[in-house]
Amino acid sequence: MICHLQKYLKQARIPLNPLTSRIRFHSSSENCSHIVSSSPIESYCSDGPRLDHHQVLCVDSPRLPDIDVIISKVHVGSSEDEVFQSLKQDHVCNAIQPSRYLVNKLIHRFKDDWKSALGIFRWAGSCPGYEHSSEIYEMMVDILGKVRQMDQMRALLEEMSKGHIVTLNTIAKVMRRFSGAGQWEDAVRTFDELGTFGLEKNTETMNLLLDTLCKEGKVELARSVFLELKSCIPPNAHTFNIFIHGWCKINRVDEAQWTIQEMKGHGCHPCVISYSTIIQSYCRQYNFSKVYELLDEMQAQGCPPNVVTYTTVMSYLAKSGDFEEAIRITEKMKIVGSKPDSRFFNCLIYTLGRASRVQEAVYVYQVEMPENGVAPDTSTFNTMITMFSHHGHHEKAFHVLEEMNKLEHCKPNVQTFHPLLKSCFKTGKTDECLSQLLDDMVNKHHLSLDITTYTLVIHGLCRANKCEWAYLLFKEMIGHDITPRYQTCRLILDEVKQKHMYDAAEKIEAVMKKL
DNA sequence: GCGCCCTTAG
Repeated sequence: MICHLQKYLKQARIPLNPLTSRIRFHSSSENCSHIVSSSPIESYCSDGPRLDHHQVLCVDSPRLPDIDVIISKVHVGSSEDEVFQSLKQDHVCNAIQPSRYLVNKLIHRFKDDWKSALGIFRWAGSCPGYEHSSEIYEMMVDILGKVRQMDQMRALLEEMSKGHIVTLNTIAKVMRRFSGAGQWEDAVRTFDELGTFGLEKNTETMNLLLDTLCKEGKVELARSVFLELKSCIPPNAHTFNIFIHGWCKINRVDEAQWTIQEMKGHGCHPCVISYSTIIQSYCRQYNFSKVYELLDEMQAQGCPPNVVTYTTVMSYLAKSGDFEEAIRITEKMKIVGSKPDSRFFNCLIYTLGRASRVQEAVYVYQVEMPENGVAPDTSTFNTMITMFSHHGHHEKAFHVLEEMNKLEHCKPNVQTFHPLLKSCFKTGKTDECLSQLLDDMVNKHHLSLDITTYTLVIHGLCRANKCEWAYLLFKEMIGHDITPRYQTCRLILDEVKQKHMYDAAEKIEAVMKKL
């Protein structure tokens, strides 16, 4: 295996992405799924040898890309300073001159592991001849904000301010993260301090602040901020649409309707976005008579619905179970001459599938989409796969996956595989077919198995009387710090007891105690 | 149901 690897390196001059990422995944909190038990046997011997590869790669391979050299020095669970020190004190890393491209890729790679990201960020920042761009600072600000490291985030903003590289985008990220963390005063303060960052308090930045507050449901706070600002900063249609969305989000459609009047009072015209937002709100209440009323009003106001409006209505009609009415939306669309897009088609395919009109769904996919110049996306394929699986056309579902694999731009995600995994269990193909799918997920598409996938597969295997394999996956799941559901533990516990696997039973019970 | 992406809407 090792020899083969070196040969590969020398001959192909191709970075060892699949392998190195697997190695990385082994110790990463972000994605640790390389030892997925495609088969029980494989799982037993998955650890030791790979670490040897690791060493071989780092020591013997001069062509190992810089990014992988650095990744190999970053150990999960270390503090940002430990990461920083391990990079700083490593002579191989120190020979690397970081570029913004490299740092960008690294930070992106560790976007779910803020300590590693920050350690790398600090290391790169300390390298002579290198300076972080605003964009990289902003990524780091976002990463820190996401994990609520608000003081660290604030410190970065301060650094940026000193370097005069704060942009509107930085402010947007900082305000959104403050709002998201419930620190609304800090979001407002960031706006107040715009001048110190060399930026202006104007309609655009005010809208940004109002939007961050409204998106977090703090519409009333946004209102009071607005009332204070509006004498100096003129609102635009945008401003009111933000409020309409805010009110709708917290289910206060009356206030949203009232905002329409208010915007007219300010000489701003309600637009298709204003109405579509309110329509969605009525959709959520399944109040379709109001929806139709508003659709008519839009026409009357010279503001006809567009593809977004229609897709919204269609999707909620389908959700309400009224598939026929949902499909009829297509005709309304055709009459108005609104141009369909991929999200519209995905919704239509889904609806036709739910209405058991599979042939028509296939027709939309095969004929109407190409005719309208709309390319399928991951969601289209996922919808087709779900539909075929649901209607028992399992081989067709797998065929769609193959079609998808041929396309470069359209990669499968975890959702793509769920119906296919279910198909395996339904058709009893719980051997090669299932292991192949899991192997493809992890090793071909570098997807990490999430709680849903583990649950689905473990339950399926238990029902298929394959609890040894299920138990391997169960252990793997625990190893990846994914907490199993109570039901999953219960099910697998009963199964292993029946098979007299008392060791396993004990371990499962230990896990359950911690739930 | 939740988190992700993005953030004037699906």
